[in-house]
Amino acid sequence: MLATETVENYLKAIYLVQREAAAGEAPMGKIAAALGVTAGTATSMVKKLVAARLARHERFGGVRLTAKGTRAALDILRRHRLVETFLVDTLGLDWSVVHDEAERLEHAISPMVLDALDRHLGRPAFDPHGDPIPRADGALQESEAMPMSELGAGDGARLVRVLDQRGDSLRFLRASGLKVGATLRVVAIEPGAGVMRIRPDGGTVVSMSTTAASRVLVRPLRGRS
Amino acid sequence: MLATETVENYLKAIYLVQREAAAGEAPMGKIAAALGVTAGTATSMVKKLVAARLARHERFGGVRLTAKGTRAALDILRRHRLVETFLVDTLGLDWSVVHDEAERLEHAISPMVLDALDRHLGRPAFDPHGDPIPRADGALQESEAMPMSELGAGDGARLVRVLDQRGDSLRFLRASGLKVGATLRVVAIEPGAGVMRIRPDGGTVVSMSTTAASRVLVRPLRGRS
DNA sequence: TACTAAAGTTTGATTACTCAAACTCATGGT
DNA sequence: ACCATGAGTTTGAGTAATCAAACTTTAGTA
Ligand SMILES: [Mn+2]
Ligand SMILES: [Mn+2]
Ligand SMILES: [Mn+2]
Ligand SMILES: [Mn+2]
Repeated sequence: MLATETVENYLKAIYLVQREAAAGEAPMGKIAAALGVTAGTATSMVKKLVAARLARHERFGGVRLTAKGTRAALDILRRHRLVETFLVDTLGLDWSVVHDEAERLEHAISPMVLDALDRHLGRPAFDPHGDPIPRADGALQESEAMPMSELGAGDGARLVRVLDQRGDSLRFLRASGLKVGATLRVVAIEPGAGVMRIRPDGGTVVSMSTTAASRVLVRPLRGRS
Repeated sequence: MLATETVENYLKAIYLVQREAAAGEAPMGKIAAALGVTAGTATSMVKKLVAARLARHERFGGVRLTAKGTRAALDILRRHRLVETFLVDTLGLDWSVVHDEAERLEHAISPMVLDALDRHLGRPAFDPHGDPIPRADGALQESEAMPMSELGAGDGARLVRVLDQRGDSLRFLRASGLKVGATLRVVAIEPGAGVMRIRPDGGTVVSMSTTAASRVLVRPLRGRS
């Protein structure tokens, strides 16, 4: 742990914002919002990251992690996702609560504990939300998937990942039978209302906004209905 | 977590020093030493604990936890010892390394995770070192035991607890076959050299200083050799 | 092109924790 | 009774992280 807990949180936040952003650069405001701090605070912390060669940044521009910063971010992400997997698989907690728990635990896991955890869990490749777990060497393979919102009426698909970490979203999905690995079918789409109707295999039809559906990633099934 | 991580560390340290001390009061210097800070730092932190009604203290006197402070300390101790138990029983780490790991993890464990951990471990009463684990309601029952240094030559006993958390002490004990639950016999005592010779059941004789032996707690066996 | 709104930065202050060093108190040995 | 020594306290300063509010820049819009 060369970095302080705060620095670790900044690195992870910048990494994730950067992945999302078009230009591959993280806007300062997004970083601040992700961390729940003011823009001024984020600006001064980023200066420290730049001084530590973890990020690059020029005045009024975006923030970009260096190779060193990216490596550190992936290491934190690995700890976060392995902890989430442990909390669900070993301790039996619900997938809607583990994100916040992991947000604190990720900073207290030493390399030794991390490796023991990884072995205990059988070296998993994905966390409970379908997020890929970076390997110890920093390798990260994103799974091939498309937003559920891009499916057409009648299409079948397998749910492979949920990007939204908000507890109520995850509780809604679980209650609907929409968990990672489940297969489902699009019953109908109402573009005017911005709503799609989904039927999970062996469940009842549920309505979701296309916005919410765009944060659920699926892999289409070859079989047509 | 009403308290900060630092405050949690102070509460636990004061609790343990207080248990050790004769007068039931923790001297400021011992607290500082236990936490690795200067006496001045400890003095000012104790002022904060007093302001928060977690401890009582008068100038140049000892420190004593209030009921509220004791309750908080026991809660932290519970987290610490359950985490140690998890690291040994579930992850298979050696008992000589888990103390330091738990020192950090104890602050990141929420009540929900703690309870899930407790259930997963089968609600253990003792940690890997034989230290009693406080119950969720704060109840703590010390086990009946005496220092191994008080045994006489020829006495048999069962090892029930190791007070010393130092890594090399624990590694020595494990390498000698002296683990919690093991039975042993005192082969000889050399008061002049301050050394006792111990034979663990099914092991070979080892020599230990009486000082080291006084930190190993045992329960005598009724059978004589 | 000129102006304004949004985004980002700077400044000055605050809280939490820490140390070094100067200082004060308690006490036990002569 | 004295007072040296060790234990404890206070003071002044520094680091890390944060906010509010004043300020600057950028990038549209008009
Ligand atoms: Mn975090
Ligand atoms: Mn996740
Ligand atoms: Mn601790
Ligand atoms: Mn222990």
